Amino acid sequence: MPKSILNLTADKLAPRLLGQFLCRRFPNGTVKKYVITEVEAYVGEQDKACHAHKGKTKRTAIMYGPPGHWYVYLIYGMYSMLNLVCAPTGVPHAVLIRSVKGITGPGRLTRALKIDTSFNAKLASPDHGLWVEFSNPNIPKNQIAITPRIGVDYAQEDKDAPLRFVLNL
DNA sequence: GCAGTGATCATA
DNA sequence: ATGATCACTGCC
Repeated sequence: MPKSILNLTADKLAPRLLGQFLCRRFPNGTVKKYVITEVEAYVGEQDKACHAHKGKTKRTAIMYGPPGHWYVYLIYGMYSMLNLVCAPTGVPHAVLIRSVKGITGPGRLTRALKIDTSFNAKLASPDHGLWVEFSNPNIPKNQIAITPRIGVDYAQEDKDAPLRFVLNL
């Protein structure tokens, strides 16, 4: 993954991930590639919906590190959420990968791809069995729907920020 | 509509 | 140590 792309802020990176491939090498060795179809941007300490809103903690430290690493956390005791850390080191942005073609929902996605919190803080690379390939051209704007993020009603003035991006296939 | 499930963080 | 909260899903 090119560093110039990973250094983008999450709101800029998120739409560029649409149409690209989320790639997984499963424990049995088979590799599958999935078209990314739904993402959300979480844009740092000023964003009340972002976990980094309350500053650096043990959990959010990964978002402050260098871009290109996975941020994976457990929610509701059962679902792992898969995020790609981006923006320059020290700027805690991340993009939540919510859906790929054929698998809708962030919890279903990680369940289907056998992704759990052991991926947290790992580099997105084939060496770790989970990576992104930028092999498609950028998706034209008229194929991208932009909406508020899902499940962030608690985020006050940021709850309706247009930071969810969906690819219309 | 709402229960299930457990890490995380603030409060103490 | 305790308790509220939670970037969700599946079943009622």
